[in-house]
Amino acid sequence: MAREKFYITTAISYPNGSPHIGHAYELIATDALARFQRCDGKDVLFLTGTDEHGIKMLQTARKEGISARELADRNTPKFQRMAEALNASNDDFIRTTEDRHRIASQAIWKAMADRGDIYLGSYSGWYSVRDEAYYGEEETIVGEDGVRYGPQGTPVEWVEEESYFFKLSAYQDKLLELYETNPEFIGPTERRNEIASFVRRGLRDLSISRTTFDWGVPVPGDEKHVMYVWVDALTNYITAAGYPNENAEQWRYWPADAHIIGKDITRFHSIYWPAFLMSAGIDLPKRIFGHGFLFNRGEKMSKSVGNVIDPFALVEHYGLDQVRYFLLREVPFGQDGSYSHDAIVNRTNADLANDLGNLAQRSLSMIAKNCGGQVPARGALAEADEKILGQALDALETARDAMTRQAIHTALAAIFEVVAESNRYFAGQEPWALKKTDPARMETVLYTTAETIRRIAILCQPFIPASAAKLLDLLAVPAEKREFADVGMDGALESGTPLPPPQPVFPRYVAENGAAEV
RNA sequence: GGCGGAGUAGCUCAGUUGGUUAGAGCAGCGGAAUCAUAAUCCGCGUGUCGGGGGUUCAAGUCCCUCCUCCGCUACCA
Repeated sequence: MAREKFYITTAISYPNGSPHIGHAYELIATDALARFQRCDGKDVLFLTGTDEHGIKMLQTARKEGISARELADRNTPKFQRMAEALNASNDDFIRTTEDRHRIASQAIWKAMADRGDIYLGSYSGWYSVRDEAYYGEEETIVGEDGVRYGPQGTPVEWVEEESYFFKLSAYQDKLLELYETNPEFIGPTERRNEIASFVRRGLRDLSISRTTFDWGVPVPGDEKHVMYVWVDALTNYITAAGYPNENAEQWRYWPADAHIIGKDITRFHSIYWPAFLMSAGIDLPKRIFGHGFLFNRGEKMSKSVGNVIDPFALVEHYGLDQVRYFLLREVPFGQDGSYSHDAIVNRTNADLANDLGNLAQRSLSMIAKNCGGQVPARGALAEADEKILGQALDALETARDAMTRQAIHTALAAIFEVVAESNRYFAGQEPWALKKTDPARMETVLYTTAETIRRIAILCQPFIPASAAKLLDLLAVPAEKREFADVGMDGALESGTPLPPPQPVFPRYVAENGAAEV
């Protein structure tokens, strides 16, 4: 029987600078969503990558005296290294400068042209000769000298150039119908309302080519044009699925189950992208989810303010799974969130070190000392034992439901509620007292605790993969028995299995004397 | 200006279709325990549920209005 497929993507990052915490956040969240489905037995394709074309790449490169290609070649590896540093499980990393992507972009262009949705017209706008770039009216400002300036501070003039247009206006009704008949298409809901009201207001045809620069995918049949960067960028999602070769092995992944993006680019993904796909006769993705932004102590991060967080430094300082856990648990996914040193220390110490880490340590060290370093003997289970084990199983259902809606924080809350309950169970059963009065019962309590930890650790894998793996190693759980299908009694620990010596999994964060906050 | 969202304990937030004394986590205070990473467990919150008005036997939960914040969007100068 073929496994159910699941295709999920991040937005592709624009590598005209170094990766920042926002890139890291999106990648970590998408990774958790991807890993969750993998643990649940699905055949997953998880894609991330870089969007290397466009005028801004050219401008940045020029400033640094190098070519756009050189800039991309220098910066994209930073994003690839970040993915590794974050333990992202992406199956592919696409660069829009790759051949496979040029082929796909030109193919979707031709498909849209064949449909009669592309026509040659002229594009007019505020053009900066110095920047060699067009700007929207809203990006320009009239100075006190009466001259209009672009965002780079250079004078702009009104000019017209030849441009291909996409008949976006023809898709207004179809898009509204899409949002209407498929309310899950855009999430969270607030975003859907905004998009729908924007579309309802009326769509204008979209200029989709440029002739003023050549850093992009050439328009097939008219190579003095390059494609507008969004046509090129959005197409990456089908490039990785093998488009235009619909016989490609990975084409089975399309349509994508979810595009995870920042809320600022919701419009491109929920208006342009489905319109392009409808035009080209390609199935639509099932869901676009716009997450929120991360603020530094409530303040927007910006390079000029100097409060931008470097993801590498953050991971180095607090530990990878601590950072992953904090971001996924603390911030309701879809809403803006705030990052601060105190918040991450409080959250990770309380949940990871004190609750989960200590639960493992206190139970496993008792097992090591009193049960010969083996999984303890499981006697008849008492009601309290059944209850805590059942709760761990229930958490899987809650998490499944939450993850379907990208409610990552809700899933984690459910899992860690079991951790808290396990500590109450352990304290209530007092195995250290049973040691003297009823050793057999003590073993059953320790067994139940270890088994609960096993279930919790399996559920934690998508979020804190390395730490969850350590926990499972401490319980001697075989690598092939770590899927959600193994959470129940069928996969339960077997009494007598030798266990390695217990080791702390989550170090407590202790402020170094005078340590600088990251 | 239009549309949408939000304003609930010190902090972050839950609060179903209106219905018993408004909840959780964190922080704080007190106690217990000692298996454990000074971790854990138990107990402790009279908060004008943004202000005002209204509907109702009953409103955080519906209606009106005002204030503040945020997002999308349209403009004016």
